[in-house]
Amino acid sequence: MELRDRILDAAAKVYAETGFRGATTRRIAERAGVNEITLFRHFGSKTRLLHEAIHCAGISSNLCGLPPNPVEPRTELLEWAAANHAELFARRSLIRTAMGEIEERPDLLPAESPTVCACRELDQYLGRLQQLGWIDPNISLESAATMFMGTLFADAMSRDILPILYQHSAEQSLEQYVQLFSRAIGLKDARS
Amino acid sequence: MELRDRILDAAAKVYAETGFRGATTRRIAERAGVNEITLFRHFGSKTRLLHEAIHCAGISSNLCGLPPNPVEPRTELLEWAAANHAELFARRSLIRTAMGEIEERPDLLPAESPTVCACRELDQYLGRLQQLGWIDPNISLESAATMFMGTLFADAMSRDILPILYQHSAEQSLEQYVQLFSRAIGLKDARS
DNA sequence: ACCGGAAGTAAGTACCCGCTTGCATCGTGA
DNA sequence: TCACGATGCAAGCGGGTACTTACTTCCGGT
Repeated sequence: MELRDRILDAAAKVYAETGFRGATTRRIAERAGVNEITLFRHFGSKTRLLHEAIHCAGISSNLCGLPPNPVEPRTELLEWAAANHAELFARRSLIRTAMGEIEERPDLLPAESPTVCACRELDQYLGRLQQLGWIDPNISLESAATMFMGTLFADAMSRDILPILYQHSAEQSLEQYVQLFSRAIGLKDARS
Repeated sequence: MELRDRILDAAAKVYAETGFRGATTRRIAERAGVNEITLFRHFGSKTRLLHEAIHCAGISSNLCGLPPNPVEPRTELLEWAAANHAELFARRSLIRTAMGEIEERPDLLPAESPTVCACRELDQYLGRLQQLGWIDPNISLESAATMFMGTLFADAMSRDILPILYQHSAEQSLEQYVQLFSRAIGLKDARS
Protein backbone atom coordinates (compact mmCIF):
# COMPACT_ATOMS: atom_id res chain seq x y z
CA MET A 1 0.00 0.00 0.00
CA GLU A 2 1.34 3.36 -0.98
CA LEU A 3 2.21 5.74 1.79
CA ARG A 4 -0.31 8.31 0.69
CA ASP A 5 -3.14 5.79 0.70
CA ARG A 6 -1.98 4.46 4.06
CA ILE A 7 -2.31 7.96 5.48
CA LEU A 8 -5.76 8.46 3.97
CA ASP A 9 -6.89 5.10 5.28
CA ALA A 10 -5.60 5.85 8.78
CA ALA A 11 -7.20 9.30 8.73
CA ALA A 12 -10.60 7.91 7.77
CA LYS A 13 -10.42 5.29 10.51
CA VAL A 14 -9.35 7.70 13.23
CA TYR A 15 -12.03 10.14 12.11
CA ALA A 16 -14.70 7.45 12.24
CA GLU A 17 -13.63 6.58 15.76
CA THR A 18 -13.20 10.01 17.29
CA GLY A 19 -14.64 12.69 15.03
CA PHE A 20 -12.97 15.77 13.59
CA ARG A 21 -11.69 17.21 16.86
CA GLY A 22 -10.58 13.82 18.11
CA ALA A 23 -8.75 13.00 14.91
CA THR A 24 -5.53 14.78 15.82
CA THR A 25 -2.64 14.84 13.43
CA ARG A 26 -0.53 12.95 15.97
CA ARG A 27 -3.02 10.10 16.22
CA ILE A 28 -3.42 9.84 12.46
CA ALA A 29 0.35 9.82 11.96
CA GLU A 30 0.82 7.16 14.61
CA ARG A 31 -1.94 4.99 13.12
CA ALA A 32 -0.40 5.30 9.67
CA GLY A 33 3.06 4.53 11.00
CA VAL A 34 4.33 7.82 9.65
CA ASN A 35 5.90 10.98 10.98
CA GLU A 36 3.45 13.73 11.77
CA ILE A 37 5.27 16.17 9.51
CA THR A 38 4.64 13.92 6.54
CA LEU A 39 0.91 14.60 6.82
CA PHE A 40 1.49 18.31 6.40
CA ARG A 41 3.94 17.85 3.55
CA HIS A 42 1.43 15.70 1.66
CA PHE A 43 -1.85 17.42 2.46
CA GLY A 44 -1.00 20.88 3.77
CA SER A 45 -3.40 20.88 6.68
CA LYS A 46 -5.46 18.57 8.83
CA THR A 47 -8.65 19.89 7.29
CA ARG A 48 -7.58 19.11 3.73
CA LEU A 49 -6.34 15.67 4.78
CA LEU A 50 -9.65 14.77 6.40
CA HIS A 51 -11.63 16.13 3.49
CA GLU A 52 -9.77 13.90 1.08
CA ALA A 53 -9.81 10.91 3.42
CA ILE A 54 -13.57 11.05 3.96
CA HIS A 55 -14.21 11.63 0.29
CA CYS A 56 -12.14 8.58 -0.67
CA ALA A 57 -13.68 6.43 2.05
CA GLY A 58 -17.13 7.43 0.81
CA ILE A 59 -16.64 6.19 -2.73
CA SER A 60 -18.90 3.19 -2.85
CA SER A 61 -17.75 -0.14 -4.11
CA ASN A 62 -19.56 -1.58 -7.08
CA LEU A 63 -23.08 -2.28 -5.94
CA CYS A 64 -25.27 -4.60 -7.89
CA GLY A 65 -27.93 -2.26 -9.22
CA LEU A 66 -31.59 -2.89 -9.72
CA PRO A 67 -32.22 -4.31 -13.19
CA PRO A 68 -33.72 -2.07 -15.89
CA ASN A 69 -36.10 -4.85 -16.81
CA PRO A 70 -37.66 -6.39 -13.71
CA VAL A 71 -38.18 -10.13 -13.81
CA GLU A 72 -38.47 -11.32 -10.25
CA PRO A 73 -39.04 -8.16 -8.20
CA ARG A 74 -38.99 -9.92 -4.86
CA THR A 75 -35.61 -11.53 -5.48
CA GLU A 76 -34.22 -8.42 -7.07
CA LEU A 77 -35.34 -6.25 -4.18
CA LEU A 78 -33.87 -8.63 -1.64
CA GLU A 79 -30.49 -8.76 -3.34
CA TRP A 80 -30.40 -5.02 -3.75
CA ALA A 81 -31.41 -4.47 -0.14
CA ALA A 82 -28.78 -6.91 1.10
CA ALA A 83 -26.04 -5.20 -0.90
CA ASN A 84 -27.07 -1.73 0.23
CA HIS A 85 -27.48 -2.78 3.84
CA ALA A 86 -24.06 -4.46 3.86
CA GLU A 87 -22.51 -1.32 2.42
CA LEU A 88 -24.17 0.92 5.00
CA PHE A 89 -23.35 -1.44 7.83
CA ALA A 90 -19.68 -1.66 6.86
CA ARG A 91 -19.40 2.13 6.91
CA ARG A 92 -21.64 2.68 9.91
CA SER A 93 -18.98 4.23 12.15
CA LEU A 94 -17.96 6.77 9.57
CA ILE A 95 -21.56 7.58 8.65
CA ARG A 96 -22.68 8.02 12.26
CA THR A 97 -19.72 10.26 13.04
CA ALA A 98 -20.21 12.38 9.95
CA MET A 99 -23.95 12.70 10.60
CA GLY A 100 -23.26 13.81 14.15
CA GLU A 101 -21.03 16.60 12.91
CA ILE A 102 -22.92 17.56 9.80
CA GLU A 103 -24.34 20.77 11.24
CA GLU A 104 -20.92 21.95 12.33
CA ARG A 105 -19.08 20.76 9.20
CA PRO A 106 -21.56 20.25 6.38
CA ASP A 107 -18.85 20.24 3.73
CA LEU A 108 -17.31 17.01 4.98
CA LEU A 109 -20.08 14.90 3.48
CA PRO A 110 -20.48 14.61 -0.29
CA ALA A 111 -23.65 16.18 -1.61
CA GLU A 112 -24.45 13.14 -3.73
CA SER A 113 -24.31 10.54 -1.00
CA PRO A 114 -24.66 6.89 -1.99
CA THR A 115 -27.84 6.76 0.07
CA VAL A 116 -29.47 9.42 -2.06
CA CYS A 117 -28.42 7.61 -5.23
CA ALA A 118 -29.76 4.32 -3.89
CA CYS A 119 -33.06 5.93 -3.01
CA ARG A 120 -33.44 7.41 -6.47
CA GLU A 121 -32.54 4.08 -8.02
CA LEU A 122 -35.24 2.38 -6.01
CA ASP A 123 -37.70 5.10 -6.93
CA GLN A 124 -37.08 4.56 -10.64
CA TYR A 125 -37.28 0.80 -10.28
CA LEU A 126 -40.64 1.13 -8.58
CA GLY A 127 -41.71 3.37 -11.43
CA ARG A 128 -40.94 0.59 -13.90
CA LEU A 129 -42.89 -1.89 -11.80
CA GLN A 130 -45.78 0.52 -11.78
CA GLN A 131 -45.67 0.91 -15.57
CA LEU A 132 -45.70 -2.86 -15.92
CA GLY A 133 -48.78 -2.92 -13.75
CA TRP A 134 -47.10 -5.14 -11.18
CA ILE A 135 -47.72 -2.86 -8.22
CA ASP A 136 -50.48 -0.55 -7.07
CA PRO A 137 -50.81 2.42 -9.45
CA ASN A 138 -51.96 4.79 -6.70
CA ILE A 139 -49.11 4.72 -4.21
CA SER A 140 -46.53 7.46 -3.86
CA LEU A 141 -43.30 6.10 -5.26
CA GLU A 142 -41.10 8.61 -3.47
CA SER A 143 -42.65 7.86 -0.12
CA ALA A 144 -42.36 4.13 -0.66
CA ALA A 145 -38.72 4.40 -1.68
CA THR A 146 -37.95 6.69 1.22
CA MET A 147 -39.70 4.35 3.61
CA PHE A 148 -37.79 1.29 2.49
CA MET A 149 -34.47 3.09 2.33
CA GLY A 150 -35.12 4.51 5.80
CA THR A 151 -35.74 1.03 7.11
CA LEU A 152 -32.45 -0.20 5.70
CA PHE A 153 -30.61 2.84 6.95
CA ALA A 154 -31.97 2.71 10.48
CA ASP A 155 -31.26 -1.01 10.68
CA ALA A 156 -27.66 -0.61 9.52
CA MET A 157 -27.02 2.32 11.86
CA SER A 158 -28.69 0.92 14.97
CA ARG A 159 -28.25 -2.84 14.76
CA ASP A 160 -24.97 -2.91 16.68
CA ILE A 161 -25.89 -0.29 19.29
CA LEU A 162 -29.49 -1.32 20.03
CA PRO A 163 -29.22 -5.11 20.06
CA ILE A 164 -32.51 -5.36 21.95
CA LEU A 165 -34.35 -4.13 18.86
CA TYR A 166 -32.48 -6.29 16.41
CA GLN A 167 -32.50 -9.82 17.70
CA HIS A 168 -33.01 -11.46 14.34
CA SER A 169 -30.06 -11.79 12.01
CA ALA A 170 -29.64 -9.21 9.28
CA GLU A 171 -30.63 -11.72 6.60
CA GLN A 172 -33.81 -12.70 8.40
CA SER A 173 -34.74 -9.07 8.99
CA LEU A 174 -34.08 -8.10 5.39
CA GLU A 175 -36.31 -10.90 4.15
CA GLN A 176 -39.07 -9.70 6.44
CA TYR A 177 -38.59 -6.10 5.32
CA VAL A 178 -38.81 -7.09 1.66
CA GLN A 179 -41.89 -9.22 2.30
CA LEU A 180 -43.62 -6.42 4.20
CA PHE A 181 -42.60 -3.86 1.62
CA SER A 182 -43.83 -6.02 -1.23
CA ARG A 183 -47.22 -6.17 0.41
CA ALA A 184 -47.14 -2.45 1.10
CA ILE A 185 -46.75 -1.60 -2.58
CA GLY A 186 -49.21 -4.29 -3.64
CA LEU A 187 -46.69 -6.33 -5.56
CA LYS A 188 -48.37 -9.01 -7.64
CA ASP A 189 -46.00 -11.95 -7.85
CA ALA A 190 -46.24 -15.68 -8.39
CA ARG A 191 -44.65 -16.43 -5.01
CA SER A 192 -46.73 -14.30 -2.71
CA MET B 1 -35.20 29.52 35.19
CA GLU B 2 -32.94 28.35 37.94
CA LEU B 3 -29.23 28.77 37.44
CA ARG B 4 -28.56 25.05 37.67
CA ASP B 5 -31.14 24.27 35.00
CA ARG B 6 -29.82 27.09 32.85
CA ILE B 7 -26.39 25.47 32.95
CA LEU B 8 -27.78 22.03 32.12
CA ASP B 9 -29.77 23.46 29.26
CA ALA B 10 -26.78 25.30 27.85
CA ALA B 11 -24.58 22.22 28.22
CA ALA B 12 -27.04 20.04 26.32
CA LYS B 13 -27.29 22.59 23.53
CA VAL B 14 -23.56 23.09 23.17
CA TYR B 15 -23.06 19.33 23.26
CA ALA B 16 -25.67 18.82 20.55
CA GLU B 17 -23.92 21.40 18.39
CA THR B 18 -20.29 20.43 18.84
CA GLY B 19 -20.01 17.03 20.55
CA PHE B 20 -18.16 16.11 23.72
CA ARG B 21 -14.79 17.48 22.75
CA GLY B 22 -16.28 20.62 21.27
CA ALA B 23 -18.41 21.30 24.32
CA THR B 24 -15.72 23.11 26.28
CA THR B 25 -16.43 24.43 29.73
CA ARG B 26 -15.77 27.94 28.51
CA ARG B 27 -18.37 27.67 25.75
CA ILE B 28 -20.97 26.15 28.05
CA ALA B 29 -20.39 28.85 30.65
CA GLU B 30 -20.66 31.60 28.06
CA ARG B 31 -23.88 30.12 26.64
CA ALA B 32 -25.37 29.87 30.13
CA GLY B 33 -24.31 33.43 30.97
CA VAL B 34 -22.37 32.14 33.93
CA ASN B 35 -18.80 32.12 35.11
CA GLU B 36 -16.84 29.06 34.11
CA ILE B 37 -15.94 28.37 37.74
CA THR B 38 -19.59 27.97 38.61
CA LEU B 39 -19.79 24.86 36.43
CA PHE B 40 -17.09 23.16 38.47
CA ARG B 41 -18.60 24.28 41.75
CA HIS B 42 -21.96 22.79 40.78
CA PHE B 43 -20.98 19.65 38.91
CA GLY B 44 -17.36 18.92 39.80
CA SER B 45 -16.17 18.14 36.31
CA LYS B 46 -17.10 18.60 32.68
CA THR B 47 -17.83 14.89 32.33
CA ARG B 48 -20.34 14.84 35.19
CA LEU B 49 -21.99 18.00 33.91
CA LEU B 50 -22.47 16.58 30.43
CA HIS B 51 -23.72 13.26 31.77
CA GLU B 52 -26.42 15.00 33.76
CA ALA B 53 -27.25 17.44 30.97
CA ILE B 54 -27.75 14.71 28.38
CA HIS B 55 -29.71 12.57 30.78
CA CYS B 56 -32.09 15.43 31.58
CA ALA B 57 -32.42 16.42 27.93
CA GLY B 58 -33.28 12.83 27.07
CA ILE B 59 -36.24 12.57 29.38
CA SER B 60 -39.14 12.43 26.97
CA SER B 61 -42.14 14.60 27.29
CA ASN B 62 -45.47 12.87 27.73
CA LEU B 63 -46.21 11.12 24.50
CA CYS B 64 -49.67 10.02 23.64
CA GLY B 65 -49.39 6.27 23.75
CA LEU B 66 -51.08 3.68 21.61
CA PRO B 67 -54.44 2.70 23.11
CA PRO B 68 -54.78 -0.66 24.87
CA ASN B 69 -58.01 -1.27 23.01
CA PRO B 70 -57.64 -0.44 19.33
CA VAL B 71 -60.64 1.21 17.69
CA GLU B 72 -59.39 2.97 14.59
CA PRO B 73 -55.89 1.56 13.99
CA ARG B 74 -55.13 3.80 11.04
CA THR B 75 -55.90 6.98 12.96
CA GLU B 76 -54.22 5.73 16.10
CA LEU B 77 -51.09 4.77 14.21
CA LEU B 78 -50.96 8.11 12.47
CA GLU B 79 -51.28 10.10 15.68
CA TRP B 80 -48.71 7.96 17.40
CA ALA B 81 -46.32 8.23 14.48
CA ALA B 82 -46.74 11.99 14.34
CA ALA B 83 -46.02 12.37 18.07
CA ASN B 84 -42.97 10.12 17.92
CA HIS B 85 -41.66 11.73 14.78
CA ALA B 86 -42.05 15.19 16.25
CA GLU B 87 -40.20 14.13 19.37
CA LEU B 88 -37.34 12.61 17.38
CA PHE B 89 -37.19 15.58 15.05
CA ALA B 90 -37.05 18.07 17.90
CA ARG B 91 -34.10 16.24 19.43
CA ARG B 92 -32.39 15.35 16.17
CA SER B 93 -29.20 17.32 16.80
CA LEU B 94 -28.62 15.75 20.18
CA ILE B 95 -29.46 12.27 18.92
CA ARG B 96 -27.21 12.54 15.88
CA THR B 97 -24.30 13.81 17.97
CA ALA B 98 -24.73 11.14 20.63
CA MET B 99 -25.01 8.41 18.00
CA GLY B 100 -21.83 9.62 16.35
CA GLU B 101 -19.93 9.34 19.61
CA ILE B 102 -21.58 6.25 21.01
CA GLU B 103 -18.63 3.96 20.31
CA GLU B 104 -16.25 6.29 22.06
CA ARG B 105 -18.62 7.19 24.92
CA PRO B 106 -21.33 4.55 25.21
CA ASP B 107 -22.29 5.64 28.73
CA LEU B 108 -23.59 9.01 27.58
CA LEU B 109 -26.79 7.51 26.18
CA PRO B 110 -29.43 5.96 28.44
CA ALA B 111 -29.84 2.23 28.00
CA GLU B 112 -33.63 2.50 27.85
CA SER B 113 -33.88 5.01 25.05
CA PRO B 114 -37.32 6.38 24.15
CA THR B 115 -36.92 4.84 20.72
CA VAL B 116 -36.64 1.35 22.20
CA CYS B 117 -39.70 1.95 24.37
CA ALA B 118 -41.65 3.26 21.39
CA CYS B 119 -40.71 0.23 19.32
CA ARG B 120 -41.84 -2.15 22.04
CA GLU B 121 -45.07 -0.22 22.44
CA LEU B 122 -45.74 -0.56 18.73
CA ASP B 123 -44.88 -4.25 18.88
CA GLN B 124 -47.42 -4.87 21.63
CA TYR B 125 -50.06 -2.82 19.85
CA LEU B 126 -49.57 -4.89 16.71
CA GLY B 127 -49.94 -8.00 18.86
CA ARG B 128 -53.34 -6.78 20.02
CA LEU B 129 -54.38 -6.11 16.43
CA GLN B 130 -53.26 -9.59 15.54
CA GLN B 131 -55.27 -11.13 18.37
CA LEU B 132 -58.30 -9.20 17.19
CA GLY B 133 -57.76 -10.67 13.75
CA TRP B 134 -57.42 -7.24 12.20
CA ILE B 135 -54.03 -7.86 10.62
CA ASP B 136 -52.27 -10.78 8.97
CA PRO B 137 -51.61 -13.54 11.52
CA ASN B 138 -48.41 -14.69 9.80
CA ILE B 139 -46.25 -11.59 9.81
CA SER B 140 -43.36 -11.04 12.18
CA LEU B 141 -44.46 -8.37 14.63
CA GLU B 142 -40.93 -7.42 15.69
CA SER B 143 -39.81 -6.94 12.12
CA ALA B 144 -42.87 -4.88 11.29
CA ALA B 145 -42.41 -2.68 14.35
CA THR B 146 -38.70 -2.28 13.66
CA MET B 147 -39.42 -1.41 10.06
CA PHE B 148 -41.94 1.29 10.86
CA MET B 149 -39.86 2.72 13.70
CA GLY B 150 -36.83 2.73 11.40
CA THR B 151 -38.78 4.66 8.82
CA LEU B 152 -39.79 7.29 11.38
CA PHE B 153 -36.27 7.46 12.78
CA ALA B 154 -34.54 7.81 9.43
CA ASP B 155 -37.03 10.47 8.35
CA ALA B 156 -36.56 12.52 11.52
CA MET B 157 -32.76 12.26 11.38
CA SER B 158 -32.30 12.92 7.67
CA ARG B 159 -35.14 15.24 6.69
CA ASP B 160 -33.21 18.44 7.35
CA ILE B 161 -29.87 17.28 5.95
CA LEU B 162 -31.06 15.44 2.82
CA PRO B 163 -33.83 17.71 1.58
CA ILE B 164 -33.66 16.09 -1.86
CA LEU B 165 -35.08 12.89 -0.39
CA TYR B 166 -37.76 14.59 1.66
CA GLN B 167 -39.60 17.00 -0.56
CA HIS B 168 -43.02 16.26 0.85
CA SER B 169 -43.98 17.79 4.18
CA ALA B 170 -43.63 15.67 7.28
CA GLU B 171 -47.42 15.30 7.60
CA GLN B 172 -47.81 14.13 4.03
CA SER B 173 -44.95 11.67 4.39
CA LEU B 174 -46.29 10.29 7.65
CA GLU B 175 -49.69 9.70 6.09
CA GLN B 176 -48.05 7.81 3.26
CA TYR B 177 -45.93 5.78 5.66
CA VAL B 178 -48.98 4.80 7.68
CA GLN B 179 -50.91 3.90 4.58
CA LEU B 180 -48.08 1.77 3.22
CA PHE B 181 -47.50 0.17 6.59
CA SER B 182 -51.17 -0.63 7.00
CA ARG B 183 -51.10 -2.48 3.72
CA ALA B 184 -47.85 -4.21 4.67
CA ILE B 185 -49.39 -5.75 7.78
CA GLY B 186 -52.64 -6.51 6.00
CA LEU B 187 -54.75 -4.21 8.13
CA LYS B 188 -58.45 -4.78 7.53
CA ASP B 189 -60.17 -1.49 8.05
CA ALA B 190 -63.34 0.15 6.92
CA ARG B 191 -61.44 2.99 5.27
CA SER B 192 -58.92 1.12 3.12
C1' DA C 1 30.65 9.24 -6.87
C1' DC C 2 27.21 12.42 -6.56
C1' DC C 3 22.85 14.72 -6.55
C1' DG C 4 17.95 15.47 -5.52
C1' DG C 5 13.89 14.34 -3.55
C1' DA C 6 11.30 12.10 0.00
C1' DA C 7 11.05 10.95 4.62
C1' DG C 8 12.52 11.39 9.58
C1' DT C 9 14.11 14.11 13.90
C1' DA C 10 14.16 17.84 17.19
C1' DA C 11 12.66 21.89 18.77
C1' DG C 12 9.63 25.51 19.11
C1' DT C 13 5.37 28.86 18.56
C1' DA C 14 0.97 30.45 19.79
C1' DC C 15 -3.19 28.92 21.33
C1' DC C 16 -6.90 26.17 23.67
C1' DC C 17 -8.15 22.74 27.14
C1' DG C 18 -9.87 21.17 32.03
C1' DC C 19 -9.29 22.59 36.35
C1' DT C 20 -7.37 25.17 40.60
C1' DT C 21 -6.28 28.98 43.70
C1' DG C 22 -7.03 33.36 45.95
C1' DC C 23 -9.72 37.10 46.55
C1' DA C 24 -13.60 40.49 45.84
C1' DT C 25 -18.63 41.10 45.66
C1' DC C 26 -23.35 40.62 46.72
C1' DG C 27 -27.78 39.20 48.80
C1' DT C 28 -30.17 37.26 52.55
C1' DG C 29 -31.39 35.47 57.06
C1' DA C 30 -30.18 35.72 61.99
C1' DT D 1 -25.27 44.57 61.79
C1' DC D 2 -22.96 40.87 60.58
C1' DA D 3 -21.85 36.39 59.11
C1' DC D 4 -22.24 33.18 55.55
C1' DG D 5 -23.00 31.05 51.35
C1' DA D 6 -23.21 31.67 46.52
C1' DT D 7 -21.24 33.85 42.61
C1' DG D 8 -17.86 36.59 39.90
C1' DC D 9 -13.09 37.93 38.57
C1' DA D 10 -8.15 37.38 37.46
C1' DA D 11 -4.49 34.60 36.98
C1' DG D 12 -2.26 30.55 36.29
C1' DC D 13 -0.86 25.38 35.80
C1' DG D 14 0.27 21.43 33.08
C1' DG D 15 -0.82 19.42 29.01
C1' DG D 16 -2.52 18.91 24.23
C1' DT D 17 -3.21 21.03 19.43
C1' DA D 18 -2.07 22.56 14.58
C1' DC D 19 1.59 23.86 12.33
C1' DT D 20 6.55 25.69 11.34
C1' DT D 21 11.57 25.84 10.90
C1' DA D 22 15.98 23.91 10.39
C1' DC D 23 18.56 20.07 9.94
C1' DT D 24 19.63 15.04 9.06
C1' DT D 25 19.15 10.50 6.83
C1' DC D 26 18.27 7.49 3.23
C1' DC D 27 17.66 5.75 -1.34
C1' DG D 28 17.46 5.58 -6.44
C1' DG D 29 19.07 7.42 -10.90
C1' DT D 30 22.85 9.11 -13.54
